[in-house]
Amino acid sequence: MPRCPRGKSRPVPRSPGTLLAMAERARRADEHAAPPGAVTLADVARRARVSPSTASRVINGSAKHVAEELRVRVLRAVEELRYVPNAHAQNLARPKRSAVGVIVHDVSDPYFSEITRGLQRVATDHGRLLVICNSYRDPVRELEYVELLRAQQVAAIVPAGSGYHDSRFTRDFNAKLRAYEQTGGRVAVIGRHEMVGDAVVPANEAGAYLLGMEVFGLGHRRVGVIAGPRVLTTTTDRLAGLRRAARETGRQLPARRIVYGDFSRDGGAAAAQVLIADEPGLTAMIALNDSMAVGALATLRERGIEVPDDVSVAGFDDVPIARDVIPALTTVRLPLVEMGIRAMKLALSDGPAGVPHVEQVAAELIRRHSSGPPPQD
Amino acid sequence: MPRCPRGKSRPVPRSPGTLLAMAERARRADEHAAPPGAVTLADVARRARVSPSTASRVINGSAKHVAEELRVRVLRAVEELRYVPNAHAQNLARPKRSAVGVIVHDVSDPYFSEITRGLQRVATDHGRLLVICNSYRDPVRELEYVELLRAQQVAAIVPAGSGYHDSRFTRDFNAKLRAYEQTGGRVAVIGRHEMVGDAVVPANEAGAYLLGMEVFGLGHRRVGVIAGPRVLTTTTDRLAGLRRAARETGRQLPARRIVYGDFSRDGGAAAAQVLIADEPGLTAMIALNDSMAVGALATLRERGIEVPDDVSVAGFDDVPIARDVIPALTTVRLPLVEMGIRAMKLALSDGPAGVPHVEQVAAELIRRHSSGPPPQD
DNA sequence: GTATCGGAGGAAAGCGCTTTCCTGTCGGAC
DNA sequence: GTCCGACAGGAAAGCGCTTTCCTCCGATAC
Repeated sequence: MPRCPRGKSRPVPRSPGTLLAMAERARRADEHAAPPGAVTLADVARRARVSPSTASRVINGSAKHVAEELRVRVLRAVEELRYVPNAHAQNLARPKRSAVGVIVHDVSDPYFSEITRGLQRVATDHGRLLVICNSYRDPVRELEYVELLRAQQVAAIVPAGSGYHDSRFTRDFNAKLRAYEQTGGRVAVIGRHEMVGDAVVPANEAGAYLLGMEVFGLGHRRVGVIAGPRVLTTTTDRLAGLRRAARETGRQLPARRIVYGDFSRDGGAAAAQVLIADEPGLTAMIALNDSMAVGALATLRERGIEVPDDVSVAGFDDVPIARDVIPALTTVRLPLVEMGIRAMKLALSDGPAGVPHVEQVAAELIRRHSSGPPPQD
Repeated sequence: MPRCPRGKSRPVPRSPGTLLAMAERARRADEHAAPPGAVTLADVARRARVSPSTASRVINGSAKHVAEELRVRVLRAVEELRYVPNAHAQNLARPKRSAVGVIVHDVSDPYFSEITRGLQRVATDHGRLLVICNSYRDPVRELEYVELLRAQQVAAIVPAGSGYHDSRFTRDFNAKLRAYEQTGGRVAVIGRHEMVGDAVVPANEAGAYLLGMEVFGLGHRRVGVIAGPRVLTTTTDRLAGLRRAARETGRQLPARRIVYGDFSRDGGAAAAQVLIADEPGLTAMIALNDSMAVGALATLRERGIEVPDDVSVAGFDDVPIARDVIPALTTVRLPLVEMGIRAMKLALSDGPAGVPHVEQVAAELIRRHSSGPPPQD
């Protein structure tokens, strides 16, 4: 009998929430039946007239010596049958944890695609398959992905991107990660200082401080901030740096001049509109990431407001587009690719997950053409 | 002969400190053999004092009814042990092929990240894990990834991106894909018309023709082309469209005005330099993708050449940045996200791989500010 | 000549899970 | 009171592979 359709009648247990949620979703998916025509090792062995053991040895280049004649027969059978070993069976028989998983908010966001590029590079150098998971900033999905990656027996998990101000989530996430580590998995986090374990943490606060000093130093007094989602720790950290700079230079950063939006181009464009409408006297806008800054630039241009003559704009991250927009964006550089590289090295470094290894990554101010002194009036 | 019950060889955890017992077992286990202390279904069953069969049924929500009490015990054990089933074992026991693989040139290239976003969306909706593989335009790596994905038993493979002018590679690639399909896998290609099977193919030739007509129609006579790598069919196809437009408008597109480079921003910047140096009289540059166009814009700006007053620039693809550079890029829009969506739908549509289903995707000219009539001289 | 060793190849045990098959029990019909 | 079916739960058979472990053989040593 084929698999029983376990659709709706199934009483939904709820204990390990995410695990079941995932199973549930998978079940809803169209269930592709198993492949009938898969060629197995046994087929190869049969055709080569040897035992499966011998076939396996030849194929894996085992240390054990196999007579040339048999070897040739096996190889030919492999070729003829276009045999490809079943990775799942291999993984079961010889637990080899070779893949690595990364959980990002969205690979199509340049911030993450740069990081991913770094991760990828190192993973590839080590002959590892990189499994990329997009959470789209949904904490629940992040939790699910940890389970999924763990189920896939990946060698390491790299959660990248901002943390959330949500102690329940943080606790759950940490617990899952910990459980994963207990089974021998490695974890290297990028940019989430609230997590335990190895981490690569960018200088969000310090970078923003630099940026703040630059803008305030230029003489701006009425500056608006285009911030990311309130729940993200990255937003908070960068905001903190800006506040410190304001304090030190004796300026103000009142709450009404901070508007929160999506960490995206459109989020930035919308936020800039709000700022323009509510605070007409602004001479500078600091966006908490480059995408938002680009959006702000677009809004400003639409309104015929000159940058930097009327209003200065600054971003954060120094994503590739930052230098191609006009005016080229003044921003804070985070070595994104480098961060990916370091995180993956951490994740792949062997040895037991002992003392958490935390690497700080410095931020650097990049002055370009979108900022200047405030207009004289 | 029946296999010996493994329960014997496993130390029976003492009831209270099971977790600790497990950690201990992990430590005792061979350090190098990958997964030391993984919690197995048997552990859960033992702790819940039920058989593995029952535990499995509870966890998977099998149709078979399980007494409430046992169900609760199992669920609690799962919770306490933080059990996550081994996906490999599951896949072996019940081959369900739920993951899907995509092979792209580079996810950090916006062209691919948009496509990937579309693929991802549909995959997620179907409860599928998407495995993203970057070939970095290395044909060998592409071949390897097909094997790897097949070994991983993915339900479908989506090779995205341009094909190569390399008949040997094409043959090999096709053969591998065919072999994969024979084992029940699905294949949906994006943009490789030389491949067999389901495909989503963008109107490269027609799009370029549109673009050519636009530029020639504006009155340009000396136009340079910034082309991608010669080996890519995408380059050839787009070039063909341009040539057709030239023919129809009675213009020339001499080989010396076509410069080939990497399909990247820097490739475009370099190509633009060559063009400026070798063909000073150019009034327009058509780049075969947006990234290259952005690079060209940067070069032109550096040289103080005004766009579009001195030289018009056009791109291809309509990647998100296209509208944010200045001047905003005139380009040809390909509905990238949509293409990903359609390809994934094709890949996930069940039924045997019958008659290849090929979907043509139209291109649309997007007029923005980087193009205009040639300067009067 | 026999006892021994080494090495090549095959048999079989598992890896962790699902699912079929089987067993034991209980309730109801007769 | 007996018999049957229904059903809950456990035993066990794989899934495809790797890796012992074993067997068999010829070669070497005595």
